[in-house]
Amino acid sequence: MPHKNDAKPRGRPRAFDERAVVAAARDAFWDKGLANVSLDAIAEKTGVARPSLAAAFGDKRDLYLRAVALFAEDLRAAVTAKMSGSRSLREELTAFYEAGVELYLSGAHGPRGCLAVCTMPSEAVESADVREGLKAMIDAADEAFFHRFKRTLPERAARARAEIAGAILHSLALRARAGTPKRDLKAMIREGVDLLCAG
Amino acid sequence: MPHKNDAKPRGRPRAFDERAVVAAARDAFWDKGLANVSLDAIAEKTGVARPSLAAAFGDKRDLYLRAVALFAEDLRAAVTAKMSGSRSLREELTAFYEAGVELYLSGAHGPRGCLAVCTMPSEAVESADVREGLKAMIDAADEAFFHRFKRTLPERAARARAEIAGAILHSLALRARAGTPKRDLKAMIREGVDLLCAG
DNA sequence: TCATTTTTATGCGGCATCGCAAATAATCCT
DNA sequence: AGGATTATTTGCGATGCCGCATAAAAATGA
Repeated sequence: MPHKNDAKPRGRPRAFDERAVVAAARDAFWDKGLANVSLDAIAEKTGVARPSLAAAFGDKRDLYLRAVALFAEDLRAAVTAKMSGSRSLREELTAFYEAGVELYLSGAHGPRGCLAVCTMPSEAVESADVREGLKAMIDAADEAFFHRFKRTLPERAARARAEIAGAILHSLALRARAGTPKRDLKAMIREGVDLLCAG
Repeated sequence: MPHKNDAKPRGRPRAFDERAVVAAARDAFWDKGLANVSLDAIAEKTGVARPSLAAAFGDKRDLYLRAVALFAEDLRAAVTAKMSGSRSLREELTAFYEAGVELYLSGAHGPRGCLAVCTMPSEAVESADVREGLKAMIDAADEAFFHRFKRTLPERAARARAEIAGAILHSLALRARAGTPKRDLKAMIREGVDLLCAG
């Protein structure tokens, strides 16, 4: 890695782990959405006082966008792990969707779907930042699917399929959060993969 | 109609039109979601004092669910109008999706997607009422598609396709709210309909 | 006309939340 | 060791929001 930023911090060092705080915030936002989480709650949960949060991250929306960015990192890792192109399209799509469903059902307070799909839209009309972030998440997923489809399909067809593949992922997230049982989600994966791999 | 409820109201009559208030609330919730709308705002917008709202509708979540119910009514009307079975599957799916996209892009403060898909999920982990309402909306859409697919497909295949058709609708709602331009949404409709009508 | 019923109007009290400011603490640099 | 820099801690003030309680208003029924 080129010159990791281990320069000399000038003043008093951070007493908390930024990443851990963002992760805690992410979990809170994931369950409740931006508007239903208070900075007080995050402060209490992490043991970091509110003014410290504000100094480190800015206001609540900034912290939310950081949480989304962390989520996106992990998503990207899952994509490269599951859709590398080393197995068949059918196998890889199925594995990726199934990993997604596991994540969507994994909440401590019940199934929570996807952080982006399930909590960003409610803020997206009023906040341009959130709207653009949501668009970026959607495009990134499309792009990941496109990358995989491109291996066996011509460009145009691959792009078209990628959008439908993304649509299925969105719907799985939504349905998981709405309480659809795992069995039904798995069935939907089979149907979706069948359709995506046909033609 | 069987004995419309024009009984004798005993006390002072309502000074406001319930349906108009619910419609105004729906528009506010549609843009901002449940948590970002205050009863004060709805009160001011409609000219109805807060205590009157509370007396007529209960608390904010009750009013929100009423707004969702109104939205669902209109959706049902659109479904029966566009997917009656009088034209080809391809034509009817396209017409329905295109009407959906028009609605999703029609907000006064920018594209707003679907009230249910874009604002219910953020409340769905904490509130069982909202979660169940969301599930009901999703199931209703699936059921409508199933009804149409059943005309030309066997039961099992029709159910499978209906879920994918629903997924495409969900994704169109999401993408519209994220700022995807109409041209791209129309392209996605073509791709989706192609896939749904194949095989 | 008077009692009853229901809605409306006004206002109060409490709670949660956020932003800010001042004082204290920890570390680096000279 | 002492000054400079950045973080933390504590607390205050303002705002927004909700729920409730009370009094006034508008209708029905006898």
